[in-house]
Amino acid sequence: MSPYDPSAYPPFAVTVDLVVLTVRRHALCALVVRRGEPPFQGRWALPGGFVRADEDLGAAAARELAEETGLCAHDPGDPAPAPGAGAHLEQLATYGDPERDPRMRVVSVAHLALAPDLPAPRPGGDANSVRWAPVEELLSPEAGFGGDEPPVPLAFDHARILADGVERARSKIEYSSLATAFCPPEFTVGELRRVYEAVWGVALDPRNFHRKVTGTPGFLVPAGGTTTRQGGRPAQLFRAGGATLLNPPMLRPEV
Amino acid sequence: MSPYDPSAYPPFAVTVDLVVLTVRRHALCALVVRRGEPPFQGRWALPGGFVRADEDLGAAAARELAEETGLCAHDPGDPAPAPGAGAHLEQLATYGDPERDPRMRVVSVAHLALAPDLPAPRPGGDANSVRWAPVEELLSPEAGFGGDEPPVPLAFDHARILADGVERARSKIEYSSLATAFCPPEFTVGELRRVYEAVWGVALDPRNFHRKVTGTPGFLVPAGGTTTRQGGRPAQLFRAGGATLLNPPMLRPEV
DNA sequence: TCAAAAGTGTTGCGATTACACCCATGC
DNA sequence: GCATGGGTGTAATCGCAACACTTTTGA
Repeated sequence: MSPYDPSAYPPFAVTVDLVVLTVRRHALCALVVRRGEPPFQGRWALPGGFVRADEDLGAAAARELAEETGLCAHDPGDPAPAPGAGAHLEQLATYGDPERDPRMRVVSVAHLALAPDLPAPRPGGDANSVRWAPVEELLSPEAGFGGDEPPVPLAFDHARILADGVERARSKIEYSSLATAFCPPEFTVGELRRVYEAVWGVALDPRNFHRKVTGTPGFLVPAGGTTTRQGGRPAQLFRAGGATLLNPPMLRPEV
Repeated sequence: MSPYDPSAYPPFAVTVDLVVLTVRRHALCALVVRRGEPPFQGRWALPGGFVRADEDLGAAAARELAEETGLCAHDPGDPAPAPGAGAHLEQLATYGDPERDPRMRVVSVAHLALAPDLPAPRPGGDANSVRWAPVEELLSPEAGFGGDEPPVPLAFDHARILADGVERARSKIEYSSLATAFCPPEFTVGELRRVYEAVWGVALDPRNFHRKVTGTPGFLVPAGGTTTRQGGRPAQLFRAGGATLLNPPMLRPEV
């Protein structure tokens, strides 16, 4: 095969799709957008778009994330993260079934983003076409899709991609400090615990959880103040420490 | 953007590259091929090739693996694995830096394959252009590259891909039964231990290792016989059990 | 007989669990 | 006062590291 002959290899379209997760009202939620055109017109789908001609895959994902949420992606390998509200962003997996898009051959490089609960709606998107939906409803449509939404599955193979992203997040918070990516810059131990409980769908012992996270060097650093925004006794505020790997890991209770 | 207009999105070439690992002579080794044409002519590279127009990504990786090694890939999700010598095959990550191939825009979906030590050289490849090389030499060229090889780095970004694949293998044998993919169909506990020692580059206590693996339900099932091929007292032969996840995991000693 | 590899028993230690219990605030 | 969530103390238990020790072969 001549390496310079474009006809010697088949051309592909390459896209990035985003699994953007957050924790809202004690539930793990994903960002979905309503499709305005065929195929799957009117159905919900993961945000995404084409990779540009001279754009790296991670840069394309960060650009799509900023367009949809206004978040600045924080690449874990980047020594100087962008200013402003940050989100964790990492490559998830690549999906290239020849039949996955009926229009043409599309290979999609899915990325996983973890974001804190955003108080304001996303800028640059109108409320009818983008929303946070609990992943449980997105992955089990028969469970109901909120009040006013019909229980239809996600477009394309996005249910599979979302399931893979959720599974990645569930396992990764076990052995890394990634759960702090779901929290605001300053947070309490209780708020961090509620993140674990929402992502795993289990209840954790608050006392043992507190000892575990405060006793792991580099996981949390005191921010200095306290807050009563959760009610009860004032809780210390913490910031995420420098450690990325948790050793020993946080143990996920048996099913 | 009109979804049907080919000029609306840039065309990419999509390839699969393979990180094929095995354990030979107590060292973790990777399969590399010598490039016969520019760019990087004469340099070693990971095996790989273009994805065909109607081929799934995993199928392309399995095809390339069979072409290079004669191994039948065993997709972990496949309920009826192909007959013959099997190898574990899974997607690793996707590399799409615009500058990674000087000829054109190439997105490469790297896959990781784990194979037992193959007694015969690979069929369909001549010995001068394909070889097993210790990953330590491939990733640290100054350490020497065997007797007759100059210490040159791998072509393209393949050193990075190889490092990612090695890291995936090292962490995955911690919490899964994947180490058995490096062993022949029937193997002893000592042989399995030497796999862990080679992949991690550490020494493990034979007594505690034995208790650990034989005490984990579903990890190993007795094959019935014994062997003295490692010398010393005859050792029981085992086959890989059905379990894929190890809980609690095998603990990797501190560096 | 000796070296080498396979196994078993035992002890101490560190981490996790499942609690009892106290603390500080808003209402 | 009382409910609510925050935080500390403690004892039972589990799993692992670090050995001593026995078994079974080949040379």
